[in-house]
Amino acid sequence: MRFKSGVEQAICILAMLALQANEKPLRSSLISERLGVSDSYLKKIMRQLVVHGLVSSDSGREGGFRLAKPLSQITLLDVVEGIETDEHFANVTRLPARIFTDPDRGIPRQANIVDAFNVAESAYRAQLQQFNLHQLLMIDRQVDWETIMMNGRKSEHANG
Amino acid sequence: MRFKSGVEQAICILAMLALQANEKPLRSSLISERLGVSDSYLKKIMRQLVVHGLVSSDSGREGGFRLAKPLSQITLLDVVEGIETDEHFANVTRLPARIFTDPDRGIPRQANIVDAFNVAESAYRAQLQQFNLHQLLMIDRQVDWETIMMNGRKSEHANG
DNA sequence: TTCAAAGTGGATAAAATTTATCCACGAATG
DNA sequence: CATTCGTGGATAAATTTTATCCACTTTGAA
Repeated sequence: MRFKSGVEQAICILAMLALQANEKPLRSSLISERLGVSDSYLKKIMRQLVVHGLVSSDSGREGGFRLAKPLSQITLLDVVEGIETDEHFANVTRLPARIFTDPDRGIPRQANIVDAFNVAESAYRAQLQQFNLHQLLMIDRQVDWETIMMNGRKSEHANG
Repeated sequence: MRFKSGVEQAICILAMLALQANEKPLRSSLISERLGVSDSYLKKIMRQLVVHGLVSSDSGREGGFRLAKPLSQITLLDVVEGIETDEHFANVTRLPARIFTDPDRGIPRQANIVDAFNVAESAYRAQLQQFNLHQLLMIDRQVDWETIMMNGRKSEHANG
């Protein structure tokens, strides 16, 4: 049981947005190029972050993505819930009903099990909520990604 | 992010073993038949439970599987750790290193993030450890699975 | 001692999920 | 009013999960 890779990607994206100077929106193509994924895929990730209120998007010529709130107000729980879609770790199938059918008398309390897993999961989420990205990432500088990417392209030319 | 189906299967198997009267070992073929999976697959699940000390196995003519300890001493954490092999939910790739390479100065504290996830995960495990299968399953009877399966086969014949 | 019934383990196939892409459409701003 | 960006559906590629087959070993009762 592991997180989707989207969780890590999202954290990287949020870090990129936080590093960007002057609240200047980042174009999706710039981010997707930096992450090495297709632009349309990147946009799907961004969409989830927008829907969950972590990122704001501006259409139009000077548009792009910006942080919707400071990193200090974005918790690990926000990120995980933004990316991970499954409601709960525990998934209940009809297996117990099939196995413990007659002539046994009823299924051994499967509801309790599900509840117990959910209790533990709540503890997990509560902990994740304690950590915000500001304290974890400790970003202490600003950059202009547009410039960085341009320089990157230039040195590629020089090498090739 | 969901549990493997093996977690649910394992709980059902443990319930079957706990229901079995007189500590009489359950043959693997009986369990696999009841679960509706191949015998060799069932044995792989059993193997994990044996290795993790939840179940004991006896070879030989009168052999089979039994609980290694009472349900009250088996926690949800035991089951999850027996089945789920991944060490941690968070998986770290080389993505941050690729994205935040020069001309930025270093990667924004990814170690902190991993640690934070692990802290939360510890809280999760601690909670799971609070629940034992005795209190959750509330099994208050004993059966003989051999007999149950035989009757099942008889009534199938009657129906078909 | 031998044979059948049981567990173990490797190679591999089937199914499901995750990851990702392509492309068409809609919305906003200069 | 065209350009640049965001949205979303269909779908393909890759990976992981789930499961099977089969060969082998161990055990224990006859």
